[in-house]
Amino acid sequence: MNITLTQGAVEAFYKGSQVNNPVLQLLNIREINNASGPTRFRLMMSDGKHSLSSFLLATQLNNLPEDKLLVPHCVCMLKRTTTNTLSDGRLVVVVMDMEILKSAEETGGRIGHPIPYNTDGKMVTSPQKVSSTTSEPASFSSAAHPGPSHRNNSGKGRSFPGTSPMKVSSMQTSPMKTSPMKTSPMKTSPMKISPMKTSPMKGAGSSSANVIPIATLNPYQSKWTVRARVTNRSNVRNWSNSKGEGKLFSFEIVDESGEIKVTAFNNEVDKFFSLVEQGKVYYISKATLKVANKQYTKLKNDYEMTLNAHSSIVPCDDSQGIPAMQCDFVPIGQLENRDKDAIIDVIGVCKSAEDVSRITTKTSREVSKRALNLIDTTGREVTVTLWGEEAEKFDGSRQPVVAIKGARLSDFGGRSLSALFSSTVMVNPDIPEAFRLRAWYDQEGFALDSQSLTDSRPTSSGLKMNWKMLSDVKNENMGHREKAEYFSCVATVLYIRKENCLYKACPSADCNKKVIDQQNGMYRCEKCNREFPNFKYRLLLSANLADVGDNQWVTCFQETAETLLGQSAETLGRLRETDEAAFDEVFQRANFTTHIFRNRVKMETYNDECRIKVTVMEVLPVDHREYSRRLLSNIHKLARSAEF
DNA sequence: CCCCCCCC
Repeated sequence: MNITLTQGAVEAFYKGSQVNNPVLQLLNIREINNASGPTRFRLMMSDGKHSLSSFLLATQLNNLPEDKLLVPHCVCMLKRTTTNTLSDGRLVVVVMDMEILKSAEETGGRIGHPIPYNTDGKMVTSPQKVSSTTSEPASFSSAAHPGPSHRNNSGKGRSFPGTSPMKVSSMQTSPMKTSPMKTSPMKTSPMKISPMKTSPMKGAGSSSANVIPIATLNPYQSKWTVRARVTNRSNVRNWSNSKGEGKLFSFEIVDESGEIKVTAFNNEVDKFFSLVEQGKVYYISKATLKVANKQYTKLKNDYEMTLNAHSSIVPCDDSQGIPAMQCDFVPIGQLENRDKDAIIDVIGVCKSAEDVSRITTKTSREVSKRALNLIDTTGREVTVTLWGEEAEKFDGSRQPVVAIKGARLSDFGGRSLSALFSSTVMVNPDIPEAFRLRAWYDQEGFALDSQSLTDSRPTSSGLKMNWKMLSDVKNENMGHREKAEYFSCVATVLYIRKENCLYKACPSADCNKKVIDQQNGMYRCEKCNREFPNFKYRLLLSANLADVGDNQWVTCFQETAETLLGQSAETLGRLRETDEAAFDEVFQRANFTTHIFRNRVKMETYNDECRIKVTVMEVLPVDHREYSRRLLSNIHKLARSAEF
């Protein structure tokens, strides 16, 4: 059987066109190892004329290479593909379904003389070692390699030097970028610092002689050079205070031994800002070392660096041995099991984004903000807020994959995230997680009826849900502040006091004042200073609510009480007068019913004793899905805090 | 020499 490759398919793929069942030859296949998550395979395919290594095999097809069916030189038909173009123009073709038409043995070698498509000079954006693609199959991005972890030794972190963070939008990498990473796992303990691999360097002058590990830097030596990767560069910021004014920017650098913060002021800003790019490796020497103020940094280093007039920063082409940025992404569905204020890494598809807006902070500063809704394969969404320039520049119109390193988890609206100054926001990063998310979202995620961890829906009363367990109310000392606080809970009615639950109130529309029975058929309202021949019944219930952790006395006024009892105050008033058994039954029926309660908590003084008063503002039917979710989340929380 | 992490 003769097989003809679909000539022009590579070019068509590259241009984003639909190609129906193209027949292509596999030239090379590489395993992309993930410390966590399934292995991915990246393919270099040929149509006989061109080759392209932007193909990524969907994980459901992993058995093909694993069973040695999909091996170089076999010929296959791509039956279903998804083409994604990253924001920087790079292309990923995810192969969702394929059929192997001819085995490698049958084919007997390479068909035609395919040349790598991206050596045509058309689309190569980065000059980095692209020449290696002419004879050898392209190496895959370093994201393909399990990176060492400098944050922890759990092996869960993943590294990717070649990301495209918003902060450095100019930094583009080609899909053929080659940056082999063969690093040993990070030794975070200072006792285990391995000697730096000072491999031969290019164009860096004489500085290599004294390359030392970051972890050995101290203020008492002057001639040193470190070779390190920039992991988090800030923008230029101006300051003005009593001591003067100026501008500065800072960045963090990491090598195999550790990390340190570097700050540049004024002249050094002009000198180095445009040179220092996120993710790149540099030789840095002769900066001033000073003791780090731990109050302001989470970096594991006792010192920090200030660039001075004698400092030098020289780009280093060779990043061997230098760990890349680490991310340990927390699935969105697991965020509610993490503690408030935790600093976490997150990745998701930006399903929707607010327009940018300006807000004024408590300190009267104006700042831009923009909230994004991220969704991941857990099918859960979370709102993350970007600030300042990041908020202004963000473009969510094409639902990009957004990864944030070092976002802070807040409990606002349940669970939400905020980017910090120390966060790195990356749009469409070149990492397997991003490809996986892209494919998942385009195939199924977009259609998902997903639920957000962040409750932004204002309720009927314009207040937001602030989910708590009843035990939280006490543990968090709610209600002890000046302002009333609000929370929502799912709870079951244990008991409702029948005594004094109804009172006779002024019949005027806007007056609910208790009236005085004149015992002559007239009822006097002190507030209206009038007597009426009639009155209306009003409810004021004391109820005891319970959830799995605690119970709480609450007060329900008219509307909430009617909802809880399922009867109007008028009906209840009549029943109490006419049919006590029926009246009692209303209360019996309300017992052990479960609802969502939206409550207000406020401190009140009663007989010189301070206690909190919980007033029910709204009683809503339980969404059981929501309830089990919250319950499960609380169980996780309890489990985490438990000591055994 | 900065050190801000915000808003609902």
